[in-house]
Amino acid sequence: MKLSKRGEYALRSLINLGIAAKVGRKLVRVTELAKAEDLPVKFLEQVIQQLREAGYVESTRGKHGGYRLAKPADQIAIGGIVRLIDGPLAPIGCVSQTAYEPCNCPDEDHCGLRMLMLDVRNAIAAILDRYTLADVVDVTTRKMLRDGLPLPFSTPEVSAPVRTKLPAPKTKGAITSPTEGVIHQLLGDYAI
Amino acid sequence: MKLSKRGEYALRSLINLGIAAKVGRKLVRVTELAKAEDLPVKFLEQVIQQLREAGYVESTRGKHGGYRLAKPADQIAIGGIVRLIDGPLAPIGCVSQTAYEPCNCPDEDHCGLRMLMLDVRNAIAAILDRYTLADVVDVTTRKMLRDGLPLPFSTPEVSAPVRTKLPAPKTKGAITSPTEGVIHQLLGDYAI
DNA sequence: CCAATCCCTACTAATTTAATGTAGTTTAAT
DNA sequence: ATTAAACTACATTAAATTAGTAGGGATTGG
Repeated sequence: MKLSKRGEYALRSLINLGIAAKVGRKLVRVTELAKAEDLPVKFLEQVIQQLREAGYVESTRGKHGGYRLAKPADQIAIGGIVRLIDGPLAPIGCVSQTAYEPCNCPDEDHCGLRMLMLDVRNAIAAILDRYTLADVVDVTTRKMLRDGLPLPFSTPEVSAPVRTKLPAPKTKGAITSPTEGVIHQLLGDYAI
Repeated sequence: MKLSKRGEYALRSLINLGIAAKVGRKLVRVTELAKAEDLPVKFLEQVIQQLREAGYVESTRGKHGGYRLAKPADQIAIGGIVRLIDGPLAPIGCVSQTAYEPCNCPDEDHCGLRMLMLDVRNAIAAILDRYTLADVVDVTTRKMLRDGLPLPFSTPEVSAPVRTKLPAPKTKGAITSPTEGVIHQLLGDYAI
């Protein structure tokens, strides 16, 4: 049930790029992304390259180059990222919705393991396919601002500490109930 | 987010041992377990050995020996089996309840990835720690009986086709809501 | 030009996975 | 007691995956 380091690094970097976008930062260098989370630079380059090929990020080359999100963070579902890097969410191929593979059990329709793992798969997908990068970025920045911490990737020479706007309740249409998790609660609780 | 073959084989075998117990079968040989799901015998032996060391199954050695569950199926939580074979349920060490490990992120309290993965971890655990082997066995045998299929590991020479009793609604106390999954629905629906 | 930066390919060391192989030990049945 | 079926233990291995490292090449700004 594990997320690989590649997957972890990809998500951390995209979250940071999301924060950067929110803060008005145009481009972020790989070395900055690596430093922010203490990741091996050359390895991270590969991961981000993969994200670029998949259309999650765009790059500007040459001096003063760097990366940015290729689309708005609220159009990037977490599930897609995880699937790209780590493969299907399903614990077992015969319950995958995006990469089904038959298992070697004699009768899938009467396989208890399959039914159980289908539940697990759906529980995971209910979270990762519902939440977007914007949700995770929101929760992160909100918590940091509450605790008086500076947001990373701010460009102090460009503008004031950037009061990220925290606008009208962005409850994009009453979430149906992602099992009432931490993220869900924090997104709902504007007094945090 | 994957279940290893070891884990899969362990679960398949335990489910089969649960069916065997229900059907009145005293012992099941490894070769039978392997044949039932078409698994490599010698590899399965190792897996079952691990289950024995952990107290999930007991063995009788020698001629006419074999394996049986070491305790009632309703006292075996699926989560424990998965943890034994495949390690923590959590996708990332810093959200594991049973095997916490700090991650290398600069500040766990403000880590969006961590909050997200905590939700995922809890969603998985809500299923795997709530359901027992008995639940999975129940669902499996019920479906098979409904479709007129014979239960495996019946001992035809001992008794009649064994009408497994399907007793009083075994709703061991109104399940709180494991996300309304397949298993949950099938356990609730006695007309299946 | 030159330095910073992204881009690309290859390589590798360690670990995990999924077995297979060989050689026992134990026990029930004859 | 013998024997055969079954479990037990330990060693080995081949392939895949993981988590990097290394070394440039291409592109752009100054």
